[in-house]
Amino acid sequence: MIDFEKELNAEQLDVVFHGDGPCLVLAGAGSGKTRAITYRVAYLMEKGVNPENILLVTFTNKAAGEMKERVKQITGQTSFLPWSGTFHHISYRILKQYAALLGYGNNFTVLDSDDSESLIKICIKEFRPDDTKRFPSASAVASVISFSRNAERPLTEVVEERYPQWLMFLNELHQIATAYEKRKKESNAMDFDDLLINFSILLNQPGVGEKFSSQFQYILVDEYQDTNKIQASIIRKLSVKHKNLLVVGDDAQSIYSFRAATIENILQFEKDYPGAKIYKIETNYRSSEEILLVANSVIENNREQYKKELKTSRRGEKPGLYPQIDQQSEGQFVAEQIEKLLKEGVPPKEIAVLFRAAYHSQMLEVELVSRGIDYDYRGGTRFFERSHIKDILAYLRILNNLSDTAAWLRVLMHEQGVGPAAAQKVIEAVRVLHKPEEVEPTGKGVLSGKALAGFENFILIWNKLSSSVMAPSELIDALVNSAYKDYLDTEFVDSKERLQDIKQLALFAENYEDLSEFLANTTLQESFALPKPGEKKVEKIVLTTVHQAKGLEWTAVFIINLSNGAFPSERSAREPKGLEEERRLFYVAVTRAKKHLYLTYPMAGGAFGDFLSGPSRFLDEIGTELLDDHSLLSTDVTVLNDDSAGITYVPESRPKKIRPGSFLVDVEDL
DNA sequence: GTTTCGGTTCTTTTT
DNA sequence: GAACCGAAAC
Repeated sequence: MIDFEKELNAEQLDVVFHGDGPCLVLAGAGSGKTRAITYRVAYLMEKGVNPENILLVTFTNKAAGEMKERVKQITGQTSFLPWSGTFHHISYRILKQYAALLGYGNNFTVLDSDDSESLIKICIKEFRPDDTKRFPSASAVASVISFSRNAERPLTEVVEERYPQWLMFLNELHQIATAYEKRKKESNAMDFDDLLINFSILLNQPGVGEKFSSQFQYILVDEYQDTNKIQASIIRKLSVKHKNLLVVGDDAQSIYSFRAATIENILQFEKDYPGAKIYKIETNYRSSEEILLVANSVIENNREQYKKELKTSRRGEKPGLYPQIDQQSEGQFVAEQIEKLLKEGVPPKEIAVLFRAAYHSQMLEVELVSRGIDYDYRGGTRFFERSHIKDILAYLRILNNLSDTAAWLRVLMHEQGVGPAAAQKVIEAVRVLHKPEEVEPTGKGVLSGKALAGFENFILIWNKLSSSVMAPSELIDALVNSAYKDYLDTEFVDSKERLQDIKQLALFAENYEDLSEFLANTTLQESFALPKPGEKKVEKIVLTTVHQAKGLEWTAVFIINLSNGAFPSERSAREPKGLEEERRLFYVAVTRAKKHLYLTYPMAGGAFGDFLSGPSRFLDEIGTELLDDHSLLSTDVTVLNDDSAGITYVPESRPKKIRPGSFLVDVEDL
């Protein structure tokens, strides 16, 4: 028997013991919402609900894994939750079973954003007007199309609102969007958005919707503030029968509006689910009061927000504000402080450095490496997105799905003598094929000269891979021993590391028999952590983007590069409601800290240029009495800006709320 | 018509 | 570092 009363507070207990019917849980940062959800699941299982009948939707697969682990510990049972994961993951699993109903083969490819862009690029070539110089880039076009689909709003509307500068290309954008849909379908491929949309469509099919809404007696959704319209409608369809839906969210932590997430889903919950019960869990178990005061004082500047104040009984030290001369000295400072914390006995895994964008960490990384401090990096190019990993996967993808245009393009362009034109010819000829042995004659038929020679090189590898049936890991091994290894050796100085990565991939692949499932999981798995062979799992400090820090906590947190243009990001701040989202992002960052919080920014030197952008406006929003301000300590320093500007800046004892550097550029002026 | 190469530019956030 | 562009080379 689980002693719930002992493990949970009154607010959490109400949620765990909630009877049947829909409910919305508003949970502040650090309030133990994960705890509440996991105990709720444990409670349901103790009550005799079959785990098969519980659907647990989380924001990342990692979160799902952690929750499963905790439920296991609490219940002491070995039975796991078969239906837990991200929306995309669950959608994939079910779509694979029913692919034929929607006109797909069940070996369909899941395209990641890179793949989507390469298909869109082809479509842009087809439809962009010849006489225009500046047409939106493939990634930009991809994001408009994606946003419109996720928000369930017409393309025209999205362009008008978010990208008015492209209104002149509206016709072309429509044509490109249509062509892109067609290409995906012909490639037997779905992008991330298709997974959601097709799942939603699938649930309209009488038999299917019925089956799953019957099966899922209890549905729990975490991070509900970051769901979009389609995700909400999927949940609505799945919960229609039993209506035992529990969603958990915090409107103050909504940071994915660029992916069309909308807090409307939270605001309208009572309307969508009449009779829904609302619970609030507000007691913070994570941070000291001093840290929460900083978080509260910034977030209260947002207009679109429920008024709410996080409360705690913990006392600690004031967060410190540490302006540094430039990015290099910022890196040095942070590294020094980390060394100090480590010396004081803070475990490495309890220390994290947070930043707005992946590339902001470069200077710090240099510094950490030179001091021999090991770190775990989260952000930027993920493992499965590294170019050599994608190369290897592309061969496997073709084997799995001969019409996978994006994979063909990648593989063919690697060969000497084959450029975009020749690749296109092969792709057109090959995509109607069904047997691997037809590839060679068909491809040769459309090529000549150098392109043909290049294609023959590809065929050498191809025949090796397709001659016998191999497991995913064997296929990867075969590739490592092929010409690809030579390619790595000649092209890259770090070919050894790249080869190591590929061996890692092979190791990961050993968990899979089914090729298409393996491939889908490489796309849907946002991260995976295998200790390197022979390497013991060491605890390391963490470097991460704020987005990836969501849901996590550390004893000591550094937020770096807090200058205008960097955080808030200049681009975001220009978007409608962008600044408010940046503020929520800052709020998320601050509330990750349990005891120690360090806020730093470089006074000079932006990411690329050498301008003084000034401290983040969010720093000015913090009451001066709330921070341990170290600005004055550096007044003896003279900062020389770049020569062309000819500005010499001498910090003086600063007036209230204005910090060194803040006189120059404001985000709104950029 | 195609491919390759060298120089330049620009980096948000993620399933 | 990788994506883009223009010009040279095939």
